Amino acid sequence: MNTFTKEERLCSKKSLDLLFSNGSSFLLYPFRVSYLFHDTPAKYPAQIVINVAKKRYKRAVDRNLIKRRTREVYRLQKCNLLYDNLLNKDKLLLLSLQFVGKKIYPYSFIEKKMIAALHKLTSTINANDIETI
RNA sequence: AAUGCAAGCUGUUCUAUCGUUUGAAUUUCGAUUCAAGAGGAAAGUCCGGGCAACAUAGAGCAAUUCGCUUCCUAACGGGAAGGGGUUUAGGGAUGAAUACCUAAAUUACGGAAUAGUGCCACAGAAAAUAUACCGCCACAACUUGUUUGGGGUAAGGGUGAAAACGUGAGGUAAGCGCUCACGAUUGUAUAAAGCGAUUUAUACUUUGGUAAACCCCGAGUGUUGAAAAACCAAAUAGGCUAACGCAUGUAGGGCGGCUCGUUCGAUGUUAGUGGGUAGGUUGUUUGAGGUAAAUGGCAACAUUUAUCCUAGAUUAAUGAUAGAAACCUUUUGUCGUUAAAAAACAAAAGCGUACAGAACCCGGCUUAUAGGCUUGCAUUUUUU
RNA sequence: GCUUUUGUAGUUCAAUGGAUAGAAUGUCAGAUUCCGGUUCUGAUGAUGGGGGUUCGAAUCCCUUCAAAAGCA
Repeated sequence: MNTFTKEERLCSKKSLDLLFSNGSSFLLYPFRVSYLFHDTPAKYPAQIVINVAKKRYKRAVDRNLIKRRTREVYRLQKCNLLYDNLLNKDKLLLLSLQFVGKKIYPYSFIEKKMIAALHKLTSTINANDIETI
């Protein structure tokens, strides 16, 4: 259930280019969320990439810490909030989380913000579906 | 004993749940189980190598790096031992200056007697060919004096970071290494000691600084870095090879920047071969490896024997949560004491436990580092 | 991972090894004005940090910190 394997990560260079050139995005501090639907269905309904910029965090230790915390929060929350909404669609969601904060936040803060971000993502997706229908 | 500084060593532990990378085993191919999974600096990228591709036809110039000696090392701008210099402190000599002895710190330390050039602000007469400001000295002149003139003179003055080697004596019109004694400094020759840098003695000889200014001498340096490189790989552009033709080694290109020299060499037709990119595999973790002992060496280090195999990711694993322990800091209480303090014990609080994350691999250097331990130095207090 | 460049007043730039580090602009104070602006006068304020070479360092050398750019 609470897995985070290689199939759930976004590794392909092509799909990354596609996501950053065509995908839509919104900002919910400290995350900048970009997403795009892709037609090739896979084992998991979403692929994610977590991005912490070298310009904002100079030390590799800080970058690793932020990435690990966000990854852990995503791993624990994605089933309840994200996957249930995507199960009835035969599409792959490409997702990118860019961390745009300035300092090192504790785990609880990141957890709260991640839940809010996922809620906003699902609501925007559903709204778009209604519009297209 | 406390505090501070410097150097070296070390670099918190356990349990539960969920998760991750690699390997092995099982498998109903869904997965399950087991094992392993960051450092002393992994950092900075400051040096040196291995490895790989390209280039290999060289010579000269240019550019650039290093620079006491011997040794260690695969190599180094690294390290060890030594020599010289500089600074500081102390010591006992001397008329004084210097030198001498001892200890500590420090040193990018080839060459200014192997050539040449540049620079030395301000101040000062003068900053390197001493154009003599004051002063000193004799000579000449007449206006006979606080005079003028052309000379000699670097002992004294003041300036400066630095003033033509320092101190004393002789000598001199006055002076001057002009001469002498002692001493500093530069090189050469001889002798002795040392592998050598160099040291000591004697003779002769030199006397501003600056080469982290240009430069000279000696020794070196090919370029690019795993985003190197090899292989696998469906469709499509294009490429390569051979033959013929054009041209006759021409335009132009390669050989690090230039010159010489050397080498390739335009467009077309036919035939053959073959695969840029997405992605994957190798490179890639057994190595100038670690640990222990013995031997050699003042030491850096080397040799031998035994033993061990210990991360391998690639949008990038090694984590998150909860609990407990250890240590640290603060507060409170008990004990202790004449009184306080220290020590000890107990309790509570603290998102207190550093610096920091492998990315092809090694050897160094540099920098960062809570707490603990060891050593050295400095300060303060107490006792003798 | 690799390569390279740059650090000077609050800001934009100068300065041949010679130091009182300069200019514009900004800020503050004063004058002018009924008030403000303009103008004039004066003040303010800097060589990223540490060490070395030198008589003397913003400049030369070493080291470190920060910022920026490039390589698919």
